[in-house]
Amino acid sequence: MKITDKVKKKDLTQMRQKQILDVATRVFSKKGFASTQVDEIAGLAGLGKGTVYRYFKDKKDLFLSIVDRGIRNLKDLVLEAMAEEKEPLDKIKKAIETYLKFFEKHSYLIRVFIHEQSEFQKRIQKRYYQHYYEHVNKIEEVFKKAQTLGLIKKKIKPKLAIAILTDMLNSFIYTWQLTGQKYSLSESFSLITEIYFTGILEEKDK
Amino acid sequence: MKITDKVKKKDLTQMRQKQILDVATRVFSKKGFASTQVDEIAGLAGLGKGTVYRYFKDKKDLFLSIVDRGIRNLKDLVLEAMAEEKEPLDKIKKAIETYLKFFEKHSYLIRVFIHEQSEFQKRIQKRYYQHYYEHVNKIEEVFKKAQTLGLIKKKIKPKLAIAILTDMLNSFIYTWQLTGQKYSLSESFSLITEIYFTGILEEKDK
Amino acid sequence: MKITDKVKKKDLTQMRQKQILDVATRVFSKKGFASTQVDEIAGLAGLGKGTVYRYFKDKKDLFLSIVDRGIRNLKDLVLEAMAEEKEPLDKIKKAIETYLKFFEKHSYLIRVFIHEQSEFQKRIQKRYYQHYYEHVNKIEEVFKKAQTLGLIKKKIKPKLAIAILTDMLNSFIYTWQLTGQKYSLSESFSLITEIYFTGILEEKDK
Amino acid sequence: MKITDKVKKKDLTQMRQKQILDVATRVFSKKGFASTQVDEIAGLAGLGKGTVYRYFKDKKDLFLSIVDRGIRNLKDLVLEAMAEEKEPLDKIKKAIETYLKFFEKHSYLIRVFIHEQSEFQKRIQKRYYQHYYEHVNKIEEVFKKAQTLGLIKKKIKPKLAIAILTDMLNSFIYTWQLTGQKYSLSESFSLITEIYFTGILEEKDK
DNA sequence: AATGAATGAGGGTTCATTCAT
DNA sequence: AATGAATGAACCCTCATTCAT
Repeated sequence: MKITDKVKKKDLTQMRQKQILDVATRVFSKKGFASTQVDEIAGLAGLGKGTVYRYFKDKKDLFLSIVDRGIRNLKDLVLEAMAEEKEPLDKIKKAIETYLKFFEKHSYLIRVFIHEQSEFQKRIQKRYYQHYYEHVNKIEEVFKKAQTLGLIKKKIKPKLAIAILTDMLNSFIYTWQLTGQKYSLSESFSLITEIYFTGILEEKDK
Repeated sequence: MKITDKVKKKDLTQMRQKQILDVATRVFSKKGFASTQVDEIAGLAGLGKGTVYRYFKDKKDLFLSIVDRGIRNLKDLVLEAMAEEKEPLDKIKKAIETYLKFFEKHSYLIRVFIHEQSEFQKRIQKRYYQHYYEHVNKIEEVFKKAQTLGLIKKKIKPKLAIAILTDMLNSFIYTWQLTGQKYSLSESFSLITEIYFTGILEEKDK
Repeated sequence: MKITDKVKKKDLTQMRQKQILDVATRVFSKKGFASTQVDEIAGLAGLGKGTVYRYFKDKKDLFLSIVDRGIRNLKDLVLEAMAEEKEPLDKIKKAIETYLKFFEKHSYLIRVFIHEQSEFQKRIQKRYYQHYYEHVNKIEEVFKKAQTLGLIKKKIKPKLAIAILTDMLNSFIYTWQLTGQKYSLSESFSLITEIYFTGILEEKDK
Repeated sequence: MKITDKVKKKDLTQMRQKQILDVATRVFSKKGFASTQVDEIAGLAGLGKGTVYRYFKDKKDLFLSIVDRGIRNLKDLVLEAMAEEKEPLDKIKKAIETYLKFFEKHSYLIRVFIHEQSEFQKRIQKRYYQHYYEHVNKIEEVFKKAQTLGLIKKKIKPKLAIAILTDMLNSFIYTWQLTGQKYSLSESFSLITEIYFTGILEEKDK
């Protein structure tokens, strides 16, 4: 086998995996883990059922791969975006913006993250909460720095405040996605940010 | 059949239904609808599988009955609690407090509410969103009154602000429940309220 | 316990059994054995399910009791009717007439007889074909006598001719009952008799 | 997929369907619809339970497919056989012969036809009585022609006479099958025909 | 490498039968 | 004697997974 063949083979493998993951993300987020059939994923991907099993050990593996890929993407985007800014508060704003934009684009992913926690609690917590909070940790650092600089109320515990922020965002995206735009997206985003910031900022910054 | 027998029969039915609903709530919230087995519910309730089907038409009926009961309880408690207070802001605080206490006691319920939206979107939205927002509508009224009295920023749209509040609370409870009390409940409650209120109140009230 | 009590008790038992058998006949003939639920029989009889089991060992016993009762009634009626006539051919005609009238009145019974033969082949053949053919045997005798008297073609085997007659009648009643009077009852009866008799009688009797 | 593959696939499908239908016909006629287990059919066909469901939507579909196939076969055979003869009476005799031969070969089918009328009354009557009487209509035409030619008594209504003929045949086959050949088939055939014909033919043809 | 036919464990649901009241 | 609540065996059907082609 020539080297170019190996490369081609590797390309094919990656291409197939992406092809399957893309479809699977859509289906899993629409139906949840248990109600999703491998058949449907294969069909929508234009592949045979057996082929899916060539690229993923089983249904669980496929599901967890989606979570994995999502978390990695999200983390990378948020960290990159924060690196672009200098000021702590700007970094936080940018993080929020990026976070929201990510899910605006991949809105179905929020349901995969939220849906099946219980089913895979043990397994997901290893992947999800460890990796997920990689970028959250970075935000925490920034938050602390902002407190040191006197920009944010000192009595607020960073971990908690960020957990609440994340939860607000998650739940907002989830509900928004779920209810089919009960309230407008952009309008709500600014309101959330305003509520959050007007609340956490010291009086002098207002 | 004597009257006392009828009463007894009614009692038994209610008792059995409660017995089953209690167990089912626990199991459904742990595993989600599709992954829950009726067998397990029956077993944990100390009953035979067939008995569950005496009291609930099928698995779906059982699930929706849980949602129903939960929503009714929640609505009643929140409305009663709000009625106890005179001042609008106190009413809102009381509503938040009651809402949180309800889920502190029935924490698993939040997962039933959130979990299976997609599976039952049509059906649940009739029950859930209609009844659920019965008390939310009441809060909205209070919110508007508070705006008229100059207690809350006028530029904030009540519907949206309350949706965000509800989402914050839901997601907070959900995450709190999910992660196994990563952060303390009572501590977070006051923080949420503080963030929310400090943000929405006019300067003069601070 | 006084004797009158014993009598009363026996009466009650018989009354209950008749009450149940009457309903059961209707339901079994409408739905067949396997698709009939004991619950429905009990309900329609205005009794509790458990009561049915006090009077019949199980579902099978109930079903076979219907067959039993039907066969006994039929046999008695046919034999009595034949006894009323003197001439062999009149006896046969009377038998046919009685047979048809019986099922005209208890049309549903034919389905019970025909329906579940396979299910109970072994058991029913003992009851059904033994007892059923008790009156058939009587007809056979008459048939032979008619042959001896030169009234019926001698080359026809009595057993076979009667089997065919019985089958014609059974099938006619069954189909008539099943299709809901596709063709008129009385009209067809006379035609059957005519075809059958015109066929079996010697030329000189025509 | 190559064309030969498509052909193979089609062959396999047809082969499997036949394989299952053959077994199912036997089992359904022995036990009736409700008492038949899909498991048993699968087992006797040397297939897994799931495979049966690949080829038939459900138990009902399988059952009705049997009825369908049977009716189509019977109709085709009878019509072909009648076409071979010129004279009306010969056509009728041929139809009777073919009808009997068909059920001699597929004797169990008669029970499937007769058994579950109640269960599927609506559905079967559409398939059964519409298609079934397709060839019966043809016989009716022939019957009328024979009357015009003076071969059959004019006072007999064709529809009724044929219904009775069909019933005689059905019931004869059914009973013959049921009782395990209590009387010989071929012998009875000629007797039936003789009885039927000697009865319906005008004197001059005797 | 790709396929999809075949499989059977698994789970929802029914209903004959039992038994405490 | 009568009841009907409780039960669990039985049976239909689905779908993740395997494997021969």
